[in-house]
Amino acid sequence: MSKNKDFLRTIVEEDLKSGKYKEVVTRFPPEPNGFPHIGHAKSICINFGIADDYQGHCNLRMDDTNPTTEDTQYVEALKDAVEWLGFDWGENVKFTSDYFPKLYDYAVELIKMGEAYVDSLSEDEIREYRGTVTQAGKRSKYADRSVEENLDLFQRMKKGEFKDGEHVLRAKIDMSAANMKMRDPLLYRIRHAHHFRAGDEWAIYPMYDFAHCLSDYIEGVSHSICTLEFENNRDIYDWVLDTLGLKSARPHQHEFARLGINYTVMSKRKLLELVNSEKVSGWDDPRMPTIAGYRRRGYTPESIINFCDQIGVAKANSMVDVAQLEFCIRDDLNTKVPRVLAVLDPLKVTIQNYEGTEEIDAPYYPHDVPKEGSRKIPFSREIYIERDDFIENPPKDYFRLTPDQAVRLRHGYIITCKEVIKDPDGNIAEIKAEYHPDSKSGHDTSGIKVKSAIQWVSAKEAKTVEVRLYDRLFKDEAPEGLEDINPDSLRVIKNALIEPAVITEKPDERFQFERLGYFYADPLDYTDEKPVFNKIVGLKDSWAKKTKSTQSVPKPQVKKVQVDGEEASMDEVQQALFDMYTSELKLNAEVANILARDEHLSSFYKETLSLLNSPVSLANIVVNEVARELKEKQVDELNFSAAQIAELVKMIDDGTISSKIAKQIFEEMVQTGANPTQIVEDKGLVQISEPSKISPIIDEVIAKNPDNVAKFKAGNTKLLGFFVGQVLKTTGGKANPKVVNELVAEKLK
RNA sequence: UGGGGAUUCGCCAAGUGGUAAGGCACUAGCUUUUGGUGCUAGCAUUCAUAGGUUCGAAUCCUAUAUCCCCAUCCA
Repeated sequence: MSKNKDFLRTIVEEDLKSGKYKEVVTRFPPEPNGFPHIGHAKSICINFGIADDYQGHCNLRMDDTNPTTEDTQYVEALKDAVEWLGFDWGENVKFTSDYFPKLYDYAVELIKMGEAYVDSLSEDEIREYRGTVTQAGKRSKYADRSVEENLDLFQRMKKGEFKDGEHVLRAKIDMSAANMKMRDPLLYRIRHAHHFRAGDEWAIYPMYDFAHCLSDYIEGVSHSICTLEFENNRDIYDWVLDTLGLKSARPHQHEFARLGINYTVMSKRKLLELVNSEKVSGWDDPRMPTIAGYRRRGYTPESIINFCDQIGVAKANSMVDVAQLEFCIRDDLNTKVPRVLAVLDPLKVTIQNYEGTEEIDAPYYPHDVPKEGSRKIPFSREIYIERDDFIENPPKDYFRLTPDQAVRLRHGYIITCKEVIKDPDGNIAEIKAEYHPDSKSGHDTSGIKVKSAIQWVSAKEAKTVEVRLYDRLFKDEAPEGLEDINPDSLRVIKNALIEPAVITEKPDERFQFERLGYFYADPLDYTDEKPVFNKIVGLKDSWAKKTKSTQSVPKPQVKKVQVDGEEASMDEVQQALFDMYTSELKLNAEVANILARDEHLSSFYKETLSLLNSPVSLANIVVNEVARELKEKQVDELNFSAAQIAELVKMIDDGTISSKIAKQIFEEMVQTGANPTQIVEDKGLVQISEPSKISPIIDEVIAKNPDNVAKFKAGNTKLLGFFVGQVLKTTGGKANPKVVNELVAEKLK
């Protein structure tokens, strides 16, 4: 974990190292208005995972500030999910509603500071006054109310003297802010509604932007991690805490990309729609991407956590392939779960030369799973095999039973087809077969070679079970809504057959039905009289893939076309400057272009030019290095002067330093404002150009990396850069790169 | 359209001036009494595009393109 950590952990580590926080405190802050889904699992893994990794703590906090949508059934679901995933939130679950009194006090404080006011505009007016993304808004006439009036009004709002919507409390920030969120955001609204925890005590409820940052602060949260859509809210987050003067180790917000998985939907609204429209059986329908759904389906917490680890954390919107999740559950179950024989679509086989019965001893686990355990499988004259496992006219590469091809009954004997019995419609009704007595698994002396072993059950002893075959809920890779539902997402097989030990011995609740997939005894509907198994996931099936791929047409991969826009044209002054740069000073067009278009840059350049007559070198450093600093700062805020830049360039020009060192010195100048010559002197950064000094270092590097020398000699010329880099590194960047390049190339010839 | 983010293989994702990690998917071969598993090998001369700086650029500079978020009294 020390290597390749995600950007959040990098931030946490830096903050810990710098002493910004003594301890890491995170929180998982869901709103209890829906069941948690696998996207929440990602957030849970991040927040609790980071806390675990750095010996900190993670709170589970219900963000229950909207009484009209929230409910206690959802807080139970949330707790279940976190617990099931194996995380510990400590003593108590936290609730934002517990902080309502404190939050109220903070609001009063803000009013007293003149930073918040009671607005009495209607909802529509507020929207109108807010302006648009391109137009500034205008402030409400109520914004001028006195502190006393605001205090009085706010207190009466709290007491319930006004109707819903009559007044709101707003922060007084900036109605023309480019960030729409900062246009006097609402802090409190009146809601005469029953809160599932706070009851009827409050007539006003805080808004997310006010409650969240303060709740984090109250709980001593250090890193407030949320999803990308809250990036714009960060300004309010900081404003509230800063304005209230909440300084000591106050929390900071960091955003990551939420999880998207193809062939599924993740928004609470769409999930609720699925439940309400009864397209699924409930929040825990095994096809749902809810944690309850995966759990009911048979997924393990380990597999979900592993999935969250594998997909990583970053800031780019992404859509993870559902195959990645399926891999995780297969991978987990492979080493854990007993293998048993089941037949979903039975075809009767009568073994004509077999009399009586016997019990075959068979291990539950294959040779590559180091677990103990076995059961007896009854064998008799009448058995069932999978309908798929016999074909009269097989395609090439078909390994199973055919009129001419024998097959092994898994753990049992090899059988040969003797006769195919058909019903009046021409469907295969039964196979008459013969077994080879000397071919029993483990004691095979028959010498018969078969290409595969198939699952089977004994007709008399097999148990009938219900099997629910689940497939992806949506047929579309990026489903919009209910219209994209996969009509075959659930297939119920009422009369599947299974070997008796599964039912009588119950060795586990999850199984691999050999050659079919992983299955889970449904935790709700399973009874001894009527066992029910859910399909968790199929096995990888390269045969099915092969047969399918011959039919499906490869979809054309459309390469995206790059559209190139045009650069805005220059005005007259810029054009004149550009011409002067290119013709008189011999700057290249690109550099001249950048300089001419930027007034600050060109004037800075002019100043340096008056001190040193080296137009090209100066232009390069101004355009490529100084420009970066000037992006965020004004000229007078800069730590360095034009004269110092001229000084720096002079040293490059006369060969005192290399341009690599120049960049290093420039960084130093940006930080400390020190003089370049002084830096060179202090750190002894004078360039080393004598081959006699460089040569031994190269020899050393070459001696240390025999592998790479061989690779280079084999034709990997990219490695030249590697050697040059190594030499430069050992000299602290001081070696003249040109000389090093030549020398290395020569030595490696 | 203003502001804020993002862009590295089919899908995720490391990398922050010196050899383009890893996982999934895919393709071969070996192993196998599961067409499973395991093992081995192959999968980016190139990092959205075009220029520039540099001995050397995914990384620094400039411009352009594309996608996502923001105008709920939701969170």
